[in-house]
Amino acid sequence: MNYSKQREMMMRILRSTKSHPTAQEIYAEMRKSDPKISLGTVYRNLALLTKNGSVMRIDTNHDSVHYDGCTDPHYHFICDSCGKVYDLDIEPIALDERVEREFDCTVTGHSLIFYGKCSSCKGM
Amino acid sequence: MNYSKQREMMMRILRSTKSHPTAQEIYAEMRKSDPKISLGTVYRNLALLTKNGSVMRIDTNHDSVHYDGCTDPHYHFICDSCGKVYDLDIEPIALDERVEREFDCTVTGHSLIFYGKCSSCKGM
DNA sequence: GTATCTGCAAATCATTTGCATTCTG
DNA sequence: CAGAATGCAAATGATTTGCAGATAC
Repeated sequence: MNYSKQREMMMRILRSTKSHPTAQEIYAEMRKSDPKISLGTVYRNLALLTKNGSVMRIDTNHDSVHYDGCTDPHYHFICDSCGKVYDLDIEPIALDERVEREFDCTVTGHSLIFYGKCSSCKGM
Repeated sequence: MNYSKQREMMMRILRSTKSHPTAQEIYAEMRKSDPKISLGTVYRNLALLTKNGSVMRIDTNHDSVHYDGCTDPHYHFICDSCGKVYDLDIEPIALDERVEREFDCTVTGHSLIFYGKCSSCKGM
């Protein structure tokens, strides 16, 4: 994988926020600095960075895919009302090896997402 | 919610398989009995049934959304190679209340998905 | 009879892809 | 120079939606 200015900008954006942006949001953000950026580039790089583990992909029950620049194992809470994705501070659960043994498979990781209403949306 | 023949057929199909079909697969299956079924109806009913809790929606890192007719709390393993969705036999983890407390939110449920290679795809 | 469904077809919208060009090593 | 990466625009494909007719209660 070669260096590219666009990819560097993407990583900078992803690492500097906790907002778990979608591809389109990253695209919009990048355009502020460089209006020439193309959506295709954003998607291609997100795929590359996800594959090589630099970025975490978050599939939700709601809208489109979100991305997280922090790849330390951690979990998310997604608000069913506003759709925001929040980080949770919970120790990783240690079940991967057990699944491997009991299910006779190879486990490379897992995703744990909690759903409900965030503190802002709780009342409504 | 009124009765409908189409919706009943959908539930019958979903309850009778462990294959976690996609909307398109359900559609194909329904067409075998009734070639008049429309995709719109399938999607509309999946949305309804998911909302009222008769069906579980499974968002994966891979292709389109899968559906599970079994709504007893349980978890899934998804093979990164073949994309199949498997049921796991693991006791539900009890973290919802803790998340509510520590994150000041309402938790209605969570989703836990393991990724890796299933026994058939392991060798490759 | 009214609200709820359905089939059909067109519309939406996120994501992917082909291609000619530009950049990196 | 060769392989990678980009911008642009067109294509894809899952999902949604508007509408007029059919069904459930």
